[in-house]
Order: sequence, then structure tokens, then C-alpha cells
Amino acid sequence: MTHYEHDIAGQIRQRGYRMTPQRQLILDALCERGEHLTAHAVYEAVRPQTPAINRATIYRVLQFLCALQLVTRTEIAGQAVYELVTETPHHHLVCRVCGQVRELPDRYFQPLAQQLLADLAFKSELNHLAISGVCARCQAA
Amino acid sequence: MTHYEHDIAGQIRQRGYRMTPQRQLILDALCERGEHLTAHAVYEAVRPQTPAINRATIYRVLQFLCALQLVTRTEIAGQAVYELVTETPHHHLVCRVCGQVRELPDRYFQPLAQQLLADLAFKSELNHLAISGVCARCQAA
DNA sequence: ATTACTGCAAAGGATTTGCATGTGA
DNA sequence: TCACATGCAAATCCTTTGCAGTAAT
Repeated sequence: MTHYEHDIAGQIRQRGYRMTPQRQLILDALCERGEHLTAHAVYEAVRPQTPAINRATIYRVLQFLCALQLVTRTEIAGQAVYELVTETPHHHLVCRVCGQVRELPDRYFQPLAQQLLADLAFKSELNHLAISGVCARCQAA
Repeated sequence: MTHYEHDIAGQIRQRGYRMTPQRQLILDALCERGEHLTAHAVYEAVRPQTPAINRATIYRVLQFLCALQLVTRTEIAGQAVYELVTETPHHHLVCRVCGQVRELPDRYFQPLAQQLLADLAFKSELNHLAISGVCARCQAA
């Protein structure tokens, strides 16, 4: 029962929805791992604790959490992955060659976000962006 | 037979692969439309001219072109879309509310790309990035 | 007591694969 | 010629949906 989950449970109820054991477990999984998890990985993480849980529930809950903007969905290397939205947004550098994923602090994007707002009045939600490229190690090789 | 396609045919052959009518037609479709096309849209665009073409071929050719970095694949609003890589890269602002997609010139990303290279030695390939947010019109509403 | 949520099972859609045939270099 | 590509059909994977029952508020 961490800070995030507490917060989230409150937000869910405030908006007129219900906090269920399934939703709690899925949030726990997303919180504990921290990494981006595929729907399948969430399913596997939750199953030991609730073997009766259904895949459809996983998908519905993830969709629900995305709609509430509590979770983000990104495609990395052709796979849909989900991650909790935190107070400190971050992004990902994905190496096209070795597949390594590295986190990137949000401050790299702040100038861009400001410019988009100033020039185009576009309010970007840069929460979990994946940037493809080649990492230092693979450039050397 | 445009500039791009000429170039591309050469690159394909140089690397030891073959230029087939199917590949040419798929490239034509991507070139003429310019927009991002789904695999299905490519199929529909090509079918009038080669009714015998198979969906599997579309997928195989798109995969092949992505591997050669002649085409990019991005997910926009949950849909995989493909687009020719051009000399003038561009990106996309996707409004979360109304779904509108607007092009964004590459120069917005150049400072970021330079910083990633300088700080982290990461050579980003910012070719066809989708940024989610809320457009000016939807912010007002 | 309501009505949101879940499990189940089946459907749906997108993408991949094995294999025989065809074709570009 | 001969390896690369395509067509066909079936398989696979991911995700969604209808419905009846269950549980959170």
C-alpha cells in the first residue's frame, strides 16, 4: 500500500468508480515493477495472487486506467506497454540495434514542450515517450 | 517514378535484394499519399492495380522496408501506420481529444537530438515521432 | 438497492508462418 | 540458374464484446 496507490484509489472513487481487488492488484504490479509491462506481463504478475483473474479484466482495467490518465500506454519495439503515471515524468531511449531501453528525465523535453505551447498553442502531454536510435555501445561496434 | 523511388530501388538492389512490382506499387502508394498509411490502407491503395496481391505480401514488404530503414512505423492512436523516410524528417502532434494530427517540422527536435548526442552519446533517429496532447481548439472548448 | 465490475466463452482483427510456385538478377 | 519473393491458406497472437452473475458503495 504505497503512496501512489493510495492516491489512485482516492481518485478512482472520487470520480464515481469502484476500487476492486483486481484493480488494486494490477496497480500493485505496475507500481512494484516500475518498468513498462505488457498486458501479458501484468497478467502473469497478478495471477499467482488471484489465479481466477481473467485476461479480459486485465485489458479492461488497463484501458480504464489509461482513460483516467493514471496509466500510460506506449508502443516500444512493436509491443504495447503500460506504466503508472508518476509525478516525475520520464521517457525512454530505445536502441534499435541491441534493444536496450534507458530512461530519460523529463527535463530534456521541457524546452520542446514550452516551444510547442508558445508557437502552436499545443499543450503536449509528454509522459512516456519512446525515442528510437542507436546507443553509444552499438555505435562503437 | 519519382526521385525517392528511384533512390530506393537502387538501395534495395545494392543491398542484394530484388525490386519487384509489388514492392514498387507499395512504395508508390506510400509516396503518392505522403500521409501515414495503415497496412490495410496500403492494401486498398494497391489492390486496384494488382487485384491478386496478398495481404501477407503487404506485411512482408512493409517489414522489409522498415528493416532497411526506408520506411518508418509508428503507432498513432493505437494504430500502426507506415510512412516513407524522406530527407526532411517530420513529426506529428496528435490531439488526444479530437484526434486531429498535425505535422511538426524536424527543427523543433534538433536541439533535443543534439543534447542527447552530447550528454549521452545516444544517436537518436527522430524520424516520425508522435506527440500526444491537446490542440489549441480543444483547450478552448 | 443500485449499478459498476468481473468471469467466461466466443468473436474479431491484425499479423505471421509453412509450403509450393514463380521470378528477378 | 538459383536464391529471393510471392500467393495461398491456416495458424497465432492480441484484444474486444455479450451476457449472466457478483460485489462495491
